[in-house]
Amino acid sequence: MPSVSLPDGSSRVLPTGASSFDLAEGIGKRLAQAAIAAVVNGVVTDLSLPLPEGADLKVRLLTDRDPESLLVLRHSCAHIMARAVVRLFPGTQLAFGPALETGFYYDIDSPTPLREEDFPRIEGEMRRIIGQSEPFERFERVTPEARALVDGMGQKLKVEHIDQELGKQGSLSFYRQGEFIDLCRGPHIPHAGKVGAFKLMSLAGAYWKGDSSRQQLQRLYATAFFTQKELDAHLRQIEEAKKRDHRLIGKQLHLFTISPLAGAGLVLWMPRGALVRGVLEQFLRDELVRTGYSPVYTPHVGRLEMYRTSGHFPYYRDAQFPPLYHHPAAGALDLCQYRLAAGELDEARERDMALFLDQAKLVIPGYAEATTPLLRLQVTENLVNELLRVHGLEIPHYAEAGNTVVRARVLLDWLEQQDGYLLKPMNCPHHIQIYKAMPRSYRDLPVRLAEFGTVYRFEQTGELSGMTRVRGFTQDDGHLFVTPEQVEDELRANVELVQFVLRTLGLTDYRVRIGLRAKGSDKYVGGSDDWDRAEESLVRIVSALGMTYTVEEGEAAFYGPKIDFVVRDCIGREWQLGTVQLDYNLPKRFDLEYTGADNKAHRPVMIHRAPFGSMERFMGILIEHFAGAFPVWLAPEQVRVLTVSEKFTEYAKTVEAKLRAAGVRATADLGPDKVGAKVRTAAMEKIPYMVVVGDKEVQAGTVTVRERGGADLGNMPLEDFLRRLDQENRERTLPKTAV
RNA sequence: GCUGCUGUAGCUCAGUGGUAGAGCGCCGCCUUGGUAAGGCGGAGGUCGUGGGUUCAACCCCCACCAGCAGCUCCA
Repeated sequence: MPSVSLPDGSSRVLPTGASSFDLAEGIGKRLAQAAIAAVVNGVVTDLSLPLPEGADLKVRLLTDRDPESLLVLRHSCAHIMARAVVRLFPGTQLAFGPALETGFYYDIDSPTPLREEDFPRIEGEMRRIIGQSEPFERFERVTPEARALVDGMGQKLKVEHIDQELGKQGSLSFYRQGEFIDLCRGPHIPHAGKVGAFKLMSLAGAYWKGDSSRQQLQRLYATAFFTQKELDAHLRQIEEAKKRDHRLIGKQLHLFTISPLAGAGLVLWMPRGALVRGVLEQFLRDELVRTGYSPVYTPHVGRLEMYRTSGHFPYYRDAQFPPLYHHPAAGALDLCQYRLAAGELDEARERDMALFLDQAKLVIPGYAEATTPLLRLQVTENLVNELLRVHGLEIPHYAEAGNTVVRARVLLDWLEQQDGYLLKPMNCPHHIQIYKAMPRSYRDLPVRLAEFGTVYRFEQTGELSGMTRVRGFTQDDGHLFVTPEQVEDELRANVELVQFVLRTLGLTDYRVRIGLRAKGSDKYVGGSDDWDRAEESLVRIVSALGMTYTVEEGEAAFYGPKIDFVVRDCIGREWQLGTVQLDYNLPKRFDLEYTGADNKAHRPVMIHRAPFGSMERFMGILIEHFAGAFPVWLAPEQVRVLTVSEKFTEYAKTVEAKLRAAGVRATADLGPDKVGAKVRTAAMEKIPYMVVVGDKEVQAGTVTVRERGGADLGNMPLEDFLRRLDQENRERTLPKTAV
């Protein structure tokens, strides 16, 4: 007989086999009707599930007011949607249909692909299903029977899933709703009638099991709530968020533009955006000088040789702009060399290679038809020979090379002599050269080099998005060269710097992610003692600073553990901004040294850090955060002077000149419009302050100040207003409410 | 890169197999008006690019480019 204790402290004993629903009914009819699911010993379960035998079960009944219920509802609604789709599109294969924070989706594979035009029909069918309020009935089958059941239903993806992953379990659960049966762990709402409101949102592609080499399915996104009112509020919120989208505001306020002619993913900062960025950069530069950084400058390109040494080339080459060579054949030979050096590949790696070669536009005659790994190497070598012949090139020792490995080596030797360049993918190798430019003693450490360094990465076309995902961006990059003993202090200082930056800008909705190495993986460089110590310090620092953080194994960079600041944007997406990373790899690769107190050579440790991350991405997030209404210290235009009529033009010009002389970014609107229109224009441009001048002001030699948002600060001498501006500037006052 | 959708004036968008429209913005004139739109007039478009079908294409078909939603990726 289950004995149950409830959240209010009371307890009850129920007959054997009683369910949470029985428990609810025992408490009250209304509760039983309102109940959605139950939390039994911390696990959300169906109301209808019999409570386990045992003493002191902790049970909490969930109603539509509990956040957990919404997930249950959405998961059930995913079933309802799948049922509707299967009815309308017979033969549809079902994959996964989980609940999300904002809704749910179901991945399907339909013989006739769905289109958005089909949404009304699907929604109509769903409404019919919900109207019938049929219960969700759970049942279990031992695995072989379960497999036979889904096989019999023709659900091939589910069969595959059982064979590959679920098969280990002894039995599997199903939910039946009328004619519709779906393999599912549950839990579910008691019956379909609980779905108060839903809406199909969008259609997208998604790979089966998230693997880009597998088939692509259709993903139907939708959302569901207990009431229409909540759904309406949700949709309204989406509309509001769209208005804050930095791509929209960036265009409206002339902050930045992206021109297809200049290049996709390459941000062009317009004067107003550039001004904001300049202020941000100065803000950080001041901070860096205060904390002992040395600003440096390095170029936008570097020799391939340097990136071969650092390992960035060719390791990340599918995400890089192509290398620059003088010799016309070098680009093609470089790709062939890359292919030859990779050797004989298994199927999965060969798929990646084929994709890469395709993207790099290298056509190797016969490659696609080659059936064995060896043949692929042979046709590649044929192409090399052809290239050498056409270009009349003789590479020393290539002809004599006895096998592919040697040929690849010889080709590489030649390529290394070709003086190729790469658009800078990272700033660190350049900074390392600065470190190496002179001998360093332990007394010089930490050496802290900082630069707003622009880097280029060839992101996939589908990834490009506004300022947040681009192909050229400027990192507020810094590299610290420290002794092992200094690591912890420097890490702490930099974590505090990121905190300071985010706090100053009012970005408080973020989490800290500590990325540690995956246990038992061999992809990491550096001694495990170093790693242990580094990982411990990261956790210690972060927890000592009282930040909310998550520790994620396997999220470390291959060269060291890291701390990322992940900020949430206005529509709930998360973006990695600031980062602090430890690196044992590059000091080794570049053979960095300093002379210790013992007069012996020691290897420094490197810390990479970027408080903003990328200026482009940070700006994008900031635009959304402030909805374009920047605080006074950042606003591209701080004050707009408005004349009541053109009679006051002269006075307005004097006011404007005085503001500018005081360092205020001000302009005057001297046009023929009425004040109302001028106010509206300035308001839409989100300018923090407007000052109105007319007869009254001219007489008294004052200005009348209006704050963004509409507050009237009244008439005052210009000096008073300047004092107010100066204070806001110095204190970096944030807007009271983000407009 | 993949799936689906989109591309018409500076911006937001309407439109039809028969030579292109609105609002806002811009320019000019009138008005000189006190806190979110005064009035009138005007200029402005190779309908994303390149092919094809057709007597005729902004519209139909194909390719490419770019954008949007999502997937995969992100040193």
